Amino acid sequence: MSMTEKMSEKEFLANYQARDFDAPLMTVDMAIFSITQNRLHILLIQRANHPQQGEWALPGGFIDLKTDSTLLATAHRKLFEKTGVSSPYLEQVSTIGNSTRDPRGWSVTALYFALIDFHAFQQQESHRLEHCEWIDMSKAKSMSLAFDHRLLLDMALDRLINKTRYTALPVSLLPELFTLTELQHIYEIILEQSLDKKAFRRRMIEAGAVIETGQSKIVGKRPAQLYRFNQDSFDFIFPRSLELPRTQPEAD
Amino acid sequence: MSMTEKMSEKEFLANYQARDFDAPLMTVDMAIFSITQNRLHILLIQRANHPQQGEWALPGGFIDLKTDSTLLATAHRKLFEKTGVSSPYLEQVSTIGNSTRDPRGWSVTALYFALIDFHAFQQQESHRLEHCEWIDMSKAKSMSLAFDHRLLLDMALDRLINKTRYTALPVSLLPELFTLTELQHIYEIILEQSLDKKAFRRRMIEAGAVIETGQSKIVGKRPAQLYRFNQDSFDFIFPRSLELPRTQPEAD
DNA sequence: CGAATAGTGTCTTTCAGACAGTATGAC
DNA sequence: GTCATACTGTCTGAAAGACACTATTCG
Repeated sequence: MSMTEKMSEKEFLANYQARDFDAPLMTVDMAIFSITQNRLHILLIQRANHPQQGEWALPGGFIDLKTDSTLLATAHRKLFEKTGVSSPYLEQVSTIGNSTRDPRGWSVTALYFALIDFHAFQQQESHRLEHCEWIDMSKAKSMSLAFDHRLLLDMALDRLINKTRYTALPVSLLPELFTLTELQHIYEIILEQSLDKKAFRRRMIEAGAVIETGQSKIVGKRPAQLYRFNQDSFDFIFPRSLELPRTQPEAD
Repeated sequence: MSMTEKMSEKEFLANYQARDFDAPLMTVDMAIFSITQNRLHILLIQRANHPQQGEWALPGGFIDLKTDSTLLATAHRKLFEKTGVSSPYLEQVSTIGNSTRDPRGWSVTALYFALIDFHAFQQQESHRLEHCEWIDMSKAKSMSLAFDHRLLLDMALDRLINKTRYTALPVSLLPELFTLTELQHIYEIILEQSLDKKAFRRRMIEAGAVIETGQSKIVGKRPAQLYRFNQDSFDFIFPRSLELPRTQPEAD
């Protein structure tokens, strides 16, 4: 039988060569969303190197085993390198692995999605954006992307839309202080559906997802209350989802 | 600058050595749930080899780059090897990667969770279960597990409990035909909470999640209708979650 | 018949949708 | 004052909870 049974764990590890066996390529890819010009945008990069040189892709890359202590740290690093933003909303969507997605061989990618406030991004001095561009989602949907990034982008967008229906996630697309009208507007952009004002405010306030600050902000005519996200409800799930728009039964 | 800019993609791939860079260890781990003896159980394995020889762990292992064409295929293979069951419910929970979870080095694991009907498992001739054991979840919660498998198991259990609140997922723990009383019982075991019979039946039937078969089955006294899961509602999400049990305001 | 399990009737509660109404400030 | 934006009152409706009720079978 195997020799390992006669060894201590210490001896085993001393003899262990991590590269004794085949391992797949392992990468982290990022779907970074933000809202600007009243539209949902996604950060895409035009690949500088082979494979798929010149193709548009989600930003991403290899784990740096020396400096990244966790997968999430790799995601944070990638996001910071591209946008200069260091405190985004960041969540793992899924991990996709197969033998065909990358011509270099069996490859696995952990897909993360991030939401950032576009103003926070713009305030970064160092937003160099080499080869990067914010693409309107409606345009991104019709572009051809490198590898299986079309699938990855669709998965990330699905996650965003679904969670928008039952959580307060979209606050992460706004600055710390915001008005409820602004927040509702963000929801409407993501869901591509208009929402009732009274129902929206009641939902947010009664669940305690947002807290009134007492400050107000003048945008148009009447000044609006500024709210702040209630960090206690970071994982809060509303007991009911926002409904899909009613599809009118066709009249003859 | 990099040579790659002057090469064609074909030349690039011809020169590419997958092992030119460091890659983390990559594994797949399985949280396989089933219900027997009116309790939720999890399949654990006592590790035969180093590291952590002799410790209890979730079943799992390396991707076989030769025979597994996708990560999901690896998960299916692992599940079949351990249980002989080939058509379980199988879903990815999360992927955990860091430099400390495995003494062999930077390691990444894709965690899947599976639900199987215990009878289907028992009918397999080949359920050898080398080193494997079905452990009652209440016992498993107090056991010490190898690596970070305590965390993995908690994540998988969370996912099961959450999805039980808003989907018909637990049908996968029953045979093809089942009574609504049996299904409700499974829900109550998972949620550790009793449910109202009328509300439960109304919810399942009116949403079309289950279909009456016309057949019936005698368990106790009055025979019960047998239902079948409606495959159309595989991704169905109920518009409202099952509520948490009311916590009575303490009376003096 | 009684016991046990299957299944229903129906009232209450919760929370989203609809939509008309009022409030505040710039001009 | 008007206009635009902020915000509220209140009715309806969908679906969950509570719980008492009836139905079917075995012995």
